[in-house]
Amino acid sequence: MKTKRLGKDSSQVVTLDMVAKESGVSPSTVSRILNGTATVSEDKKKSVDAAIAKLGFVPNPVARGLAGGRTLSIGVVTQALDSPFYGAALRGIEDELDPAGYSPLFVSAHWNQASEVRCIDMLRARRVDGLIVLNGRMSDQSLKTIAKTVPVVVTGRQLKGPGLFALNFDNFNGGFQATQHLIQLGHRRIAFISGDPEHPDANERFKGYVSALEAAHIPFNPNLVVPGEYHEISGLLAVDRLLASQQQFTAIFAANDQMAFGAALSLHRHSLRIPDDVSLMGFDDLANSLYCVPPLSTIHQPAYELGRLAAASMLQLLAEQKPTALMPAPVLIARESTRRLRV
Amino acid sequence: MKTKRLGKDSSQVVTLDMVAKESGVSPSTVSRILNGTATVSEDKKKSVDAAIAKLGFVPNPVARGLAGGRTLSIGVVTQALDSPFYGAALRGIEDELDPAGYSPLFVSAHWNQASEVRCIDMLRARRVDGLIVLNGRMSDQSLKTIAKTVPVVVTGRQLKGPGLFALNFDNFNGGFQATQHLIQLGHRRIAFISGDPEHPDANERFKGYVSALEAAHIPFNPNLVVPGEYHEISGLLAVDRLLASQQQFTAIFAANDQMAFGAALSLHRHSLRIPDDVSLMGFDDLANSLYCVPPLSTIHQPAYELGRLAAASMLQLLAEQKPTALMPAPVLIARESTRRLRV
DNA sequence: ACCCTCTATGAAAGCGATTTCATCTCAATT
DNA sequence: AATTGAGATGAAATCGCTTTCATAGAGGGT
Repeated sequence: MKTKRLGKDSSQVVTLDMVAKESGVSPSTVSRILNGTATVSEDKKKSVDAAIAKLGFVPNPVARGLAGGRTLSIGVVTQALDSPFYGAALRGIEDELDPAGYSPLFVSAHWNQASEVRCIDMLRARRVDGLIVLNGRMSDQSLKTIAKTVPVVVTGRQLKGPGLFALNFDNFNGGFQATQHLIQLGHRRIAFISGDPEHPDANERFKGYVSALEAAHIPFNPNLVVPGEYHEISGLLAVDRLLASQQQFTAIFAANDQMAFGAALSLHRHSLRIPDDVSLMGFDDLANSLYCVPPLSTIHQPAYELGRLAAASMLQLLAEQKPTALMPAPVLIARESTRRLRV
Repeated sequence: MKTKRLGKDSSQVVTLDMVAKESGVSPSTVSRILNGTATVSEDKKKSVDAAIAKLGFVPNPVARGLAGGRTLSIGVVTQALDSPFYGAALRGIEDELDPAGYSPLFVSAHWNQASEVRCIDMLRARRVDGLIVLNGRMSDQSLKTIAKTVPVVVTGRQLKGPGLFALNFDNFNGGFQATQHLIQLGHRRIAFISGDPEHPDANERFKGYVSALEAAHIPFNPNLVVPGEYHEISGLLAVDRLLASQQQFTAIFAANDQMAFGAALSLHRHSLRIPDDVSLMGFDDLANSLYCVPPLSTIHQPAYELGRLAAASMLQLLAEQKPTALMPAPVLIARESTRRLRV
């Protein structure tokens, strides 16, 4: 085990004290200039700036974190780092945080409540300045409690409280629009592949589906609803089951794009063409949805925007401002997987 | 701006000193027990452990980082957080690092050299204990220099040096296998959609393609090679161009899956069926490739494994061991987008 | 018994900033 | 002219932990 303190390279590391010496002022003054915490005379500022430039000084965030209590890092709890949906959101967060000098600390909780708690504990132990929770499984109450000690932005639910801001996407409306789209194309036997019932958003989408049927006076047929789990394979299996059940249908609405992909494959395997034999509708508008065959009609969910908005709101929270961001409304994207029902 | 030092909640925060008091030993001893840096008598250890449990003490990584020079965080430079390929790799890194108590710090460089340098500077400023660079654009020399101050694991190139370990995937062989597969199916007019020539891996795949043709005594036809940029749209445009050029071909090998998806869409738009009219081969084996229509034949690149191996090697480097990990060889995955050429 | 080498332990000095507190200066008020 | 107050600055404490350094016992050999 090598000694740390000698540091063959630590000779290179410039500290605030060295800057202070170089410019002939006290460390306090350098710190004040760095942080703008107090007014400093113009000439001192100039000489300090010069020293900083000359020595190439970069403040040590670790020391800053310890002394100032601010680490300039934001914990981001996601459910799956490699999900296409979250990927876009994370990019949005990164893009927004970076110019502000904050770094995101991503962890994935794998849709698991216990693991989510562990992640959050870890992030708090690392003294993150804020917490962004993407579609967590935690109770509202726990979040509120956490928000007492560190600002929290959460997506996928409605929630208010001090130091807490929620961004919610109107999944109900999205589900409604998707179904309505199919209805307007003349479909009446519309199957629904539901998402994991533990996701509130999956339920909302389902409610939107039911509500749109009602609005069109189409009787709801529970046999046309098959459970899925938001993954491709579950979409595939759902359609297999649906076909095996001999239920008649002319369109499928999958509660997310990933399941729609699986559904498409199952239809393909059964020699059913999209959209000629069956119209297929997804939800999310993943990057791929544009490039599958045929391109998928879906509800656009602005994942990247969501990330940016969440991060921007966090920045506002940190600046003690009241975030005002609002999620964009769901937008229907009609591509080629849906078509008018042949008469 | 609120004061940090009072901390309405800091009353809750348990420090090492409190543990020391509670168990009647000195802070040094607690630290030694925590880190296993020295032998401590059994009974003291016991009473300290009890105190830790009782108070619910969690060491502050920020303070640790400052005092010990170890932050227990690993900087990971990726090119695009939301790329399906990198997503899987990041998950692998996270899964491997987590049990060891290390946290990854992900940043994306967007395939841009300047931004990559910025990212690395930022990570080093944050005093990461190690650096994993996924397919960077930096010069080998810069990496070697960086490796002098902090251990580095890099993927996508061959490189050796103190504190430096490289994991390289055999892209040449992958390209060779892919092409060979098509040749074995009877194809002789095989188009190639190349990747960004700035990616060394794209070039290797191309070389593999050329080499496989040679091995089968099929003359290389430059008109069958169209440039792409690793994105879906570039694959689509490439096929558009290929078709417009009137070149005859019965199979396409795209240098990555994303371009293959675009290619598939273009073929679909031109009413060409896969694999009946054209066989299509990708590279990477993204999660989606299994669920596109038809499922894509491709070369499996173990992104998740890559992440795990990179992280494991980093851990070894940190433990002053010599990493020995080796990338698995490319494996051909024959699905339904390729078939024997009809005679 | 005596001296010497280990081993376990505590006291104290950092790590590199921030922040409080105390000064000092200088202009404004009465 | 004397008092007060505001603004600029430095000294020193602090953040929570690690590590060096010094010391007190505990064995071990002769």
